[in-house]
Amino acid sequence: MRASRLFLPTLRQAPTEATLVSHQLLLRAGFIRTLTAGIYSYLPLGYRVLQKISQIVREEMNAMGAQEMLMPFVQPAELWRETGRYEAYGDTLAKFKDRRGQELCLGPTHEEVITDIVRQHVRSYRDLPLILYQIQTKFRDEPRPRGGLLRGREFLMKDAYSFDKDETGLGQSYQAMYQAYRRAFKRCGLDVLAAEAESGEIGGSESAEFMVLCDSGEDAVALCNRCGYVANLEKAERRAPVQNQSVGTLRSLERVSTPDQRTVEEVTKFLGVRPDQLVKTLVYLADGKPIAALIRGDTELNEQKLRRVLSVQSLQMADAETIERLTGAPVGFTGPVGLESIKIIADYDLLSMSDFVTGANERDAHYINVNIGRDVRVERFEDLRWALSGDSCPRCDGQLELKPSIEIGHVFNLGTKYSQAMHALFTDGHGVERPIIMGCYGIGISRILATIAEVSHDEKGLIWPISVAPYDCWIVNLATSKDDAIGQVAEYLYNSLQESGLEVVLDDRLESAGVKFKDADLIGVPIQIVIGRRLAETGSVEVRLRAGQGRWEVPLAEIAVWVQKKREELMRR
RNA sequence: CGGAGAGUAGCGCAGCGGCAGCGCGCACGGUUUGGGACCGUGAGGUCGCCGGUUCAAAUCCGGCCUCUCCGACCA
Repeated sequence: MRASRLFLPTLRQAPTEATLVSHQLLLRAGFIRTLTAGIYSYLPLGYRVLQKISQIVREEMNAMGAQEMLMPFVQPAELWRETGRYEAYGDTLAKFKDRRGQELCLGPTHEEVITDIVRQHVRSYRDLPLILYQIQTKFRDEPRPRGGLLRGREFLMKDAYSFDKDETGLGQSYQAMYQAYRRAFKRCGLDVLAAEAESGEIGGSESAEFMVLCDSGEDAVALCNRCGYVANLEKAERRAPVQNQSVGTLRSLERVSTPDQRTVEEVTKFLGVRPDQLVKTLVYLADGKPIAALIRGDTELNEQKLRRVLSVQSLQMADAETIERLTGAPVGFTGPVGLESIKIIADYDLLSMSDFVTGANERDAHYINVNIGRDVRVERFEDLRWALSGDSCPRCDGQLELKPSIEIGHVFNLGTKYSQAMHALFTDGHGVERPIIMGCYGIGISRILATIAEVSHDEKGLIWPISVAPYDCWIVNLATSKDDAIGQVAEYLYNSLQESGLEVVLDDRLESAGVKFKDADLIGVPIQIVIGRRLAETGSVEVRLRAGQGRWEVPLAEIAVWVQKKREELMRR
């Protein structure tokens, strides 16, 4: 492709709306354009990258036996009502009606559609296992799209679904997919961590999120500094502490007046203590039964953890009325002292706390110098709060560190949630009808594009790994005219590189040298060839790698072979 | 949805009751060509939209729309 004909609207200054580097650079380099919030067009360069990423993912999916198909973007509400998600998905599901009044929605994911297809045609265990996938646009009307392509409302995703007759089969499908993901991300040039994750509503099974460490990431992973433990923030566990018995002299329990002081901030400020000297008492209804959870004042309770610890289906915070009825005091003054009627579970942190502050179960009053055992009867100590940097690793004696990251893929077991709701049944070898066991596997294709831009750039612009780069090679032709000697060499070089199978751009624009260099660096094609006055001086052209490692003077006669070899080398990294 | 900010030329911005501006980009002519060159000429506007106040509104007032940031949310 000639740069003079390429649709390449580069920008010297990024639009103010873009705050993330990836967003700014993709806009500036002419890869994408904004249509409206969270919705983008891919211009020729951006689309080439998208296709490269798609192709890598496609090859890895096909290699592990998954079959590609394409499902509709528009789906009937009817199907979503079968699983109850038409309402459960909330406003994130974009709904509309057609001219006849039929209710439709834009697909945010495709479990319902795929399950509908499979239930119609899969009847026997002989038809299983089956893995189907598609690469398709999704739409989720997020309450607040942000970060450019990193979190759009419309995005390109690879979603795969596995169908198995038993848990063993599911485990095999899951493992095969897990390995395929590792290979695909590596080929895209990304360093990826597989983080343990919550497995959704149907518990007991595995789930992993594939994360790229990145400061601008919206998610976070907990990493152990000793062993290989990696978990997403929601899942990250802590090791049970050794109980701290050697507590010194305890001060005596005292009730203090705290008029109108309800929040941790208000109470600690009023009493002149730190938030970590206060214990929050949170009252929940677990499958309808009240329970009190105790956590340190400066930490947050993780409801998933509490739910797992209690082994309950539903968990919700008790409303103000219930709290008042159970504790005898309004919200803000709840405490564990004398709370005999409710089961009390405490976070591990409480084991090492003494003489702390709690509510007094009485309006406008708190206790100080509260102590476990003497004043509070705790049934169990558990890991209840969100992990923090410095927490102990659950697998070894190392420490966890929280790091921001971007989720680019997720593999998890669906179990029989959809097959049961939608009657996707098969007959097993004993003639018994069973729901098909499903798995679901997603990769954010457009998010990978943005992630690579986010983690692979410098002050000059983008730096593409050659496996996903829009082109292999960018020729910076400094000739002023096509007709002079240098211009003719550039034409010759352009043709011979193309003939050897390389994807190459010749910058033949009548721009100054500075503009051509700046654009080449901004766009970030990995191999740059400069044809200028040195050609006349030495008979060779200059080759550079955009990533910065190395510069070579290569004789004209050897250049095509040389670039081929360099491309192979870069591809292997 | 709560809080904050913004909307003026393709991009970045100034102007804040009285002629619609600047830098970059764009077009044309000329001089340039190893890191966003220079000179000259020119084109380009529903000042987000609707209404109000005023002799006069980009500017003041009201409503709406859109975008961004922080938070809530994110199978």
